[in-house]
Amino acid sequence: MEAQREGKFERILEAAINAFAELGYYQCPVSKIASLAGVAEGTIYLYFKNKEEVLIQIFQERMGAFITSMRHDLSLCETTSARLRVIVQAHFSYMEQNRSLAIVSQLELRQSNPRIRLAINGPLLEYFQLIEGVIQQGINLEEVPKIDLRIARQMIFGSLDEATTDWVMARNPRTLVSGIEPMLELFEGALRLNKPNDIRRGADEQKREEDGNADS
Amino acid sequence: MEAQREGKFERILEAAINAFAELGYYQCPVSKIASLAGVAEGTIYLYFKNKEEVLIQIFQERMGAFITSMRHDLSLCETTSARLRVIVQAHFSYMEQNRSLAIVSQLELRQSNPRIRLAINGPLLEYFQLIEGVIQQGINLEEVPKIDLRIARQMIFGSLDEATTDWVMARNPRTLVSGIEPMLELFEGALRLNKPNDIRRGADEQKREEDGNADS
Amino acid sequence: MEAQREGKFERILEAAINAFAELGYYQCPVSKIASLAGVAEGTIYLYFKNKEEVLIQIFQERMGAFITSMRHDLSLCETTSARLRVIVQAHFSYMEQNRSLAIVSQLELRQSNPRIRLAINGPLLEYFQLIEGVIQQGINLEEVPKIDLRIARQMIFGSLDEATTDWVMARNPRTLVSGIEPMLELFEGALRLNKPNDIRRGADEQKREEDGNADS
Amino acid sequence: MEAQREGKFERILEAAINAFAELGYYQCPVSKIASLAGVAEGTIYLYFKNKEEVLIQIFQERMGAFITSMRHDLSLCETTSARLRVIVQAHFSYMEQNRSLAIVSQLELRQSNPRIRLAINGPLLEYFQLIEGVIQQGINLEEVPKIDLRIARQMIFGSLDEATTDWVMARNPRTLVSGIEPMLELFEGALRLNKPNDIRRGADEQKREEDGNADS
DNA sequence: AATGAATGAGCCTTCATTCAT
DNA sequence: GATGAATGAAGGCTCATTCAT
Repeated sequence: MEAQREGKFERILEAAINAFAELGYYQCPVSKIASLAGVAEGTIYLYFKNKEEVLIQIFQERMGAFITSMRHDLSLCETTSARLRVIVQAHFSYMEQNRSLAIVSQLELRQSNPRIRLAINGPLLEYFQLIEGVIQQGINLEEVPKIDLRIARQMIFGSLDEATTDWVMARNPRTLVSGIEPMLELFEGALRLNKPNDIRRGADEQKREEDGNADS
Repeated sequence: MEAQREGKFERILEAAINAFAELGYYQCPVSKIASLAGVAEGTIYLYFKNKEEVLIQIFQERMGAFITSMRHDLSLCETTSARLRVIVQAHFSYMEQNRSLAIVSQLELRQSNPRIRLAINGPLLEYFQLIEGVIQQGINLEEVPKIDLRIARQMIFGSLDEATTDWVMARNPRTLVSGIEPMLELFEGALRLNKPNDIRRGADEQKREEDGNADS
Repeated sequence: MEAQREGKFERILEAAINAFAELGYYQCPVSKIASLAGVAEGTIYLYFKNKEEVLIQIFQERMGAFITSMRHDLSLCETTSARLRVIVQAHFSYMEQNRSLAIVSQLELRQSNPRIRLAINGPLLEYFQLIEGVIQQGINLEEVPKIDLRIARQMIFGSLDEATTDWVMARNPRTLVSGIEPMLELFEGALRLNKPNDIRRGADEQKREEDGNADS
Repeated sequence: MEAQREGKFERILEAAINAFAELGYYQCPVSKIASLAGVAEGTIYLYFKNKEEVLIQIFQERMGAFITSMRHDLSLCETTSARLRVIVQAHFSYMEQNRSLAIVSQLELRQSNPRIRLAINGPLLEYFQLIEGVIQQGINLEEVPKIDLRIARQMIFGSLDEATTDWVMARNPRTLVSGIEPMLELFEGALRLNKPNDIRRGADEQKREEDGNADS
């Protein structure tokens, strides 16, 4: 019974993600979520206080899990370069595998509605701190010059976010993950991350670099 | 009389920007726009087909002008570095001076409503092409290595966009323009823009470079 | 146009009185009021803040007028007996001529809903004070012994109210006004109004007095 | 088991009285009754056909017992005066000791909902007959002049009812029972019950009094 | 052109009632 | 008998849009 409850909560959440992605939060009637989830309209209100709460839960449930998983992956890295790779790869892979969620995240969650904003800011701030932590670590390790953490974070998150939006908007998009390498190149340039390797680099430098990054 | 027509159109547009920024597009009744503009509700429908059209016009009118002006500024530049500076500076200055418009752009325009998306894509694409053009030019001039234009543009636009969103969301934000220099640093690094100077540079090149950028 | 507005307000009020009387406040959908008034559902919300407000306005508009009129009639009386007659006669006549309003007043206005109660208490208190004023005057004129004002008012209002409720509930009711004289007898007895005069009275005094009041 | 059934029925009834008194019948969800009674929502439907039935049962159970008890007390009285005292005292004491029930009786039972009205009328009519019986007895015993039974009953019940409503509505009410004596005074006056005067009364006194009432 | 009263479709939410466990 | 999750009908209210003036 508990399992069934859990299952219904998840089904409604999943249905809402797809419904919001298709119609947009404000244009999506609760009845649409209900029919997608295969439950009665009133049932939704047994699991969520109101429609707004459904949107908030989407973000907290899914983004929370995403960030937790990313934090774990980051803890296994030893260089800033590897950490950046984790971020880019995780971001793109996750969004690509959760297209509807990506749509909702990119578009619908940018609401000026204060209550929604507030609820979203939690997980988002965590993500921001994760990114800023990686940069700060890079600075501490002297892999990265002293730069403005906030601006650097804005660049990294903004770039990933924009790439995702582009992909979401495009009718026949290239895969998101195909952008991982070029995006990493840009980030490493922006953070002046190449220098340490320059000295050692020979003709095959680029190849080795990619090998090294491949298993991250 | 034509001027008056023009005036009323403008007044409604301005009112709508502020109203949408304050309440959000879907939560903003047409009556709110009307009262802010000092016209009757029905009058709005003399100048705009419907509410959706008002939102679309906001983007086309204001972003159009913004892009036209930026294109002109870009034509006066001779180096990629200078062009990047124009983009960052124009973007941040414009948004900072048009906070309500920035809010609408950052938040409200990110709707999945297909008709709205389509109408917005026009001006946005133009902006994208502008940015990609600058990068392409850099590549042509051999100031920038061959990189994926789309990804680079996503980085540049995404970074600017995210910085703006941050600023819009913040209660007591730093000025946007204070981010111009650090953001340019990042972009130049990402695009490997330092190289052209290398030949002329001595040992302390990097220091001077940073000094030079600092007071701009 | 103003007149039309006024007219529509009245039409909705009248429709609501009948609709509430027929179905009861809580069982009466706003759509029922609308159709009775011959307006669209939304129109009601141009004239009333919400459904509750319609009920409140019924009481304030109609009871207010009723009390004002009664106060005027009372000012023309010179004896307590005459004043009691005005009260009973006005109450019964008014209710009889406004059956639906009477139903709403007797039944629907007895709501424990605090907001409604509060709004109703205004006019009701005024009515109570009117009655208590009449009794107090009788005491001052030594027509009535010193008695508890509140209890006496409860008796008078309660009796009138209950008679009205009875009439409202009955399928084939006697006329309300047929109860005027016997009710007055009871009130006069309760307030010991006959005795003091007996001594001073001439033979035909009582007859004349009643003749005088009869056509009021 | 029968006792348990009985117990649960009573618990639900008691819970409903308090719930209805607090929230009002229509604003009170069945779930509120259930939680107050400490049973599941569905359980209520094992003991009552529906929500309406709960309200009806409240009146029939409680008012039935009240009337039965009053009838017994009345049978012990020998004078009309004593009987009136029983009525007033029983009514006020009972309501005072059952405040929630009083609230429900005064306010919530005055619904125009026809089914509810019908069911309530049973016990109420019994009460009315009790009162009218007392008056008739008084007339038979020549303690009371010939008066309209219905009107007299309306006065007595209406007065008690209104006093109770007043008490229920008041924030810091005087006790109800403090009104017993003054109310009795009024009733005795209304019914010309003044024993003390019997001795002094002349032969024609009663006749004149009735003449006065005759034309009503 | 300008108005703003009127419209009515549509949506969120509640809650009495049912029924599988 | 008892439960309480699930249902879905129903209703108050909003608001984009129209149109008579």
